[in-house]
Amino acid sequence: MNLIKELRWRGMVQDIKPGTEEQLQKEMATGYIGFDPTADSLHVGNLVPIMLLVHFQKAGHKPLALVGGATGMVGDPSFKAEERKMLDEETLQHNQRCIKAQLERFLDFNPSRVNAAEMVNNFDWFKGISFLNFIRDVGKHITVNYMMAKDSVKKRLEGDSGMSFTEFSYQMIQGYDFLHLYNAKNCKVQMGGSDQWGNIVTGTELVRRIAGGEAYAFTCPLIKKADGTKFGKSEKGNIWLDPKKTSPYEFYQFWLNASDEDAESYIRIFTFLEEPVINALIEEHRQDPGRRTLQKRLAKEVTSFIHGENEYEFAIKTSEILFGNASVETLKSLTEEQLLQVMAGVPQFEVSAADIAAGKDVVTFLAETGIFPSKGEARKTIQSNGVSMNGSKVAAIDLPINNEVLINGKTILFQKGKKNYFLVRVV
RNA sequence: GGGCAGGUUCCAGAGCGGCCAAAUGGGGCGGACUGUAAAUCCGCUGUCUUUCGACUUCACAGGUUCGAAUCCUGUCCUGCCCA
Repeated sequence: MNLIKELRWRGMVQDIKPGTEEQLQKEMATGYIGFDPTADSLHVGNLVPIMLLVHFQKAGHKPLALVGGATGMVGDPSFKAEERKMLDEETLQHNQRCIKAQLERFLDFNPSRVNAAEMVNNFDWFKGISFLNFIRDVGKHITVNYMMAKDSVKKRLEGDSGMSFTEFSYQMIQGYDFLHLYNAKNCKVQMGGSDQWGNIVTGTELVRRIAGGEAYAFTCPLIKKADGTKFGKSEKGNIWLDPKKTSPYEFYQFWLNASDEDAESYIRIFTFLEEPVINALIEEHRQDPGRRTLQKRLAKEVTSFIHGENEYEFAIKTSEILFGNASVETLKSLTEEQLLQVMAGVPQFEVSAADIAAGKDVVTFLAETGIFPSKGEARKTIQSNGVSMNGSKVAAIDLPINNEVLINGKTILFQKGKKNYFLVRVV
């Protein structure tokens, strides 16, 4: 299997160092991608590098996932407008552990495989290097002129917020990772998003100049949405891979809501479906885009891959109930257990039986439960016809919430706009 | 260290003694349309209050004034230029 060829038709190759394809055909290679420990979970934005590693391993190569314990302490300035806030060491360590646990689910780490995946943390080799040694042994080999010529750096130099020395050093730190892995693990390939190209090339330079070796690299284009907005965000913020942060239902919905144009590229990038299958799907979708065959399949594949079949099934069920023509009656027909199971992906709020019995107006109720951040916002949304309770619009801001509105005496289903559901449970 | 320009509500960016909770654009949220799309159009977008209105906000701390985001003093931070 020709990895590069495979990735090319999927639209996953942006920049590539000459010779990379040949090298990958020649023998089993070790390659790596770095992950930033900026949060305690990976999000869909990290899915591309994950897919790259999975493809890499499928093609018979050995993938390394590098968690940037050291680089995370510095912060990558590439194409960012401003320096990001530093995380303390404790948070970083926590994040690293979480990310490691997540990656282990997607790659095969079984040591009996010749090309078993491995996890490395650059903090392990940076912690023993002194600043003086670093600038002497590594810094010597790269000129500032070279570093400043990078687009990623230029942007910041031209901008009006400046760039600290810390950030400027980043590419050296990352470049050194490559050199280290080249020496320690015979790692010859680095992959990443195209915004990493500059940093990656610094690495191959260091390998060439210091180790006298040849290193290879390629990058994947950054995922952009057709409307130009940032990929990986929804109303609620980032779409995380951790089901506790983004429920499988919300995760499923994220993919289902992809635009027609985006779905065509996403299905190639985020699924492992074969080319003919994908072409057929795209063709089918174009015939009747309203049916959203592509989005449905995309959502199915990705949700199952990340969360498993079962969670996917529940996500489907939840979606059908919420967006199908389910009425209060359907909801009432469910037992409490069924309801909770189906609604598992919907944000839930609790309220005491006493509070309900006492009765409150909707506005106060929505603000107190936390569904809305303030009374003012709850009121405004209701007044602009944006809130539904148990499937029908809330018409008045003084609508009383009491025992009478409960479904089966236990729950209330609120809806903000069309897509945002909230389940209130009486406890 | 010196000179200059700045720090405004989520972001960009107006305002430069009262008409300022603060223009405009972007973003966000809601509505109509629709395919749980896209495009378009409409409304909202500091907190509390049904309304009137009250309260907190324009880097920070003081001060002048009946009254300050707007003037003065000091502090901190940023950019540019010079050393």
